[in-house]
Amino acid sequence: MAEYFSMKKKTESHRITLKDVATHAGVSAITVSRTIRSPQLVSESARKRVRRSIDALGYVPDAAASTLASTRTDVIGLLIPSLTNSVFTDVLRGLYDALEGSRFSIQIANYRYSPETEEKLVRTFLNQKPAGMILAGVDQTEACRRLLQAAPCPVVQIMDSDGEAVDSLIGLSHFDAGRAATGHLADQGYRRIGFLGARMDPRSQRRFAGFRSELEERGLFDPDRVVTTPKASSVGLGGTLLSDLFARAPDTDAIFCNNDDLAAGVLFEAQRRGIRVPEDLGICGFNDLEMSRHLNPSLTSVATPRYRIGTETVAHLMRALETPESAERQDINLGFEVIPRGTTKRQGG
Amino acid sequence: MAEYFSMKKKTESHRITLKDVATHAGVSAITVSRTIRSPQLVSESARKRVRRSIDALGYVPDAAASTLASTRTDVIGLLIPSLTNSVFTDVLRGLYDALEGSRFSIQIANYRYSPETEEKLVRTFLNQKPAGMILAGVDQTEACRRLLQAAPCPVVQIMDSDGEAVDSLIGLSHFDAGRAATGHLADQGYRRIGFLGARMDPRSQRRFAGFRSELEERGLFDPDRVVTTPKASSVGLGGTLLSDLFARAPDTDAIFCNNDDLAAGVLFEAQRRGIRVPEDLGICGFNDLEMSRHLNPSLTSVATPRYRIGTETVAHLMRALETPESAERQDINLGFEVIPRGTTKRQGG
DNA sequence: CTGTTAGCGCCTTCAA
DNA sequence: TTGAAGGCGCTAACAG
Repeated sequence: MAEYFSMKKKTESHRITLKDVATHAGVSAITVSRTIRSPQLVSESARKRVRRSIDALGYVPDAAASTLASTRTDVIGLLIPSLTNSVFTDVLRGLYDALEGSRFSIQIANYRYSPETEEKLVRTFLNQKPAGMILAGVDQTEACRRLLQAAPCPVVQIMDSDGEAVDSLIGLSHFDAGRAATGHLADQGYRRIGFLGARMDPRSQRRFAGFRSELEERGLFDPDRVVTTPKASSVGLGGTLLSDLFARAPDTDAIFCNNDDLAAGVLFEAQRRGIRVPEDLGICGFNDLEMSRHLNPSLTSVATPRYRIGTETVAHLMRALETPESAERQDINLGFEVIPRGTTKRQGG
Repeated sequence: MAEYFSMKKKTESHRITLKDVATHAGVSAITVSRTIRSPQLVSESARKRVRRSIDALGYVPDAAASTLASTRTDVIGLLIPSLTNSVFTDVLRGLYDALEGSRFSIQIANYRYSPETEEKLVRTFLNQKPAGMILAGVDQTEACRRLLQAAPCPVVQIMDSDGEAVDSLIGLSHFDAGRAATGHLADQGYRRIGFLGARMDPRSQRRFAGFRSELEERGLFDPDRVVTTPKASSVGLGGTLLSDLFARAPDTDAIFCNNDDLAAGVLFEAQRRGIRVPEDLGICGFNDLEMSRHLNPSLTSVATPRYRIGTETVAHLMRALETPESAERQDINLGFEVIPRGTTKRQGG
């Protein structure tokens, strides 16, 4: 790489180290280190001089050296199954917003819905001595769970609140959310309710389980009205799945969609077919994306606290990291809310 | 943090190091290091034995130690102005997909459209000795550009192809794209063409400049038909901006929207107002999101190579990193494509 | 409150 | 092709 460097101006002759600052401030290196890491252990006057020297010299600590010496990083590992899924980008925003200004940074790895890849990535991460780990859901492999169990750092599993966590769990009950959405459709008077699902990751499956459970209880469940695919969700796919569903069960009068993309696609396809929504077909999505309330008619959906999952996760990690004594396992259920809108007809309107 | 650790099973007693592997394989530590970093320098037999030992012991290199010793990381710094903007999430996917399986990882920082924050983050990153840096656009502060100029690693500026890069540039001409979209609207017969813009970051501004330039050339530019806001883009905002525009220039017959979210909002609001699209109002979006082709009518948009920007950026970095001699400045213009669809009327259709 | 001493695990340099 | 010596910059552990 030397050649590469030589192609650019090479400015730095000597990296400024702790020792440089120490000399400049007339103290020892460790005092400088302390005024950075634990200022309360350093006298007011020393602190001031050191701070001045740090500014004067433009000192910036070397993370690698610090990590090597302390067996600790400021990196939080984040394992997500997909970058495509907008659900995770909202969580990401929450995480980054909440981390803003702190010394921690996030390192993302994408395991593409493969538990084996996830396990491998956990191994890799743990070898970097992360400050914390964040994983999606509770459906890791057994080996993976054991690794995390033994990890010398807080571990948060997010998105779900059903299931058993390794350490802490922050999310919502997708089963309950599926029940609630389905119950809302039934309460609106729909009787031949279908389910459209793409990808069908563990959370989607729990939503479906909720759907099924609710309808079975009401004596309305009909497996012919369930269409799912392993393909990634998209608006276009919503239209396709609707066609599939109608081919099998043309009298379906309402649909619970796995997410809002699918639901929007269903709405658009229904419009094209001249099917009246919500009169002939009720639609309920999931996640309540920003777009959904602006569709015509506006889309009934289930609002999920994606952004808050991010911020709460950081808050929890911070607590665990700063005051270890409070670091207990925690299950935080952030809930959800069914938002009735135009795509589900109201009784007695 | 000791307390925290004690709450969990503490398994590892001794971290497996190069030396352990060396002993196991009957060679010296450096030989192990070499079979990992530059296997071609190690004899076949030694290599084999070392590899076996690595597997047997489950050795994983310590990144911090490696970085400290070599003054080099496997971390690529990525600075983006926003995590909300779906444009960047597509680029992200491209980056992560292309990086899959390589030793490099990405560290994201969000500067929230603040050049000062960006400069600070560049400083921080450069102190971590990144393997490479990726920034959005060419509108950094002067100080920031100087820092990057002197950086001992390849620097790629992405998204844009207008403007002067510090090192390499991978993107498209937003000015040309703005012109092309506007030209398309004019070619369809629209004459009172407006512009709706949210956020108005540098790239949006260049698209607007293209819009203006095209219309001025055709003698059609009317500043009253331009409505912009610093607010973040959203579907809902599209509707609001349309209302603002019609309040000022009710006879507007076509709109170039800064992006597809806005354009979708415009379409939905037009539907609510009973405005016929494309007969009374032509709409052209930007970015060609997946949803756009499924709207009714489908949305004319400008397809941008977001995913490819990600993959090409990685390809370029790899080249620069693996074969330094090829590490030349490069400007890669990935182009764009206007996709005419239902929201812009066709002549003689 | 401050300093000294010893590494952390790896890679660079030089020698064989 | 392989090895030995030394140090990257910082912090833990202990002393004072």
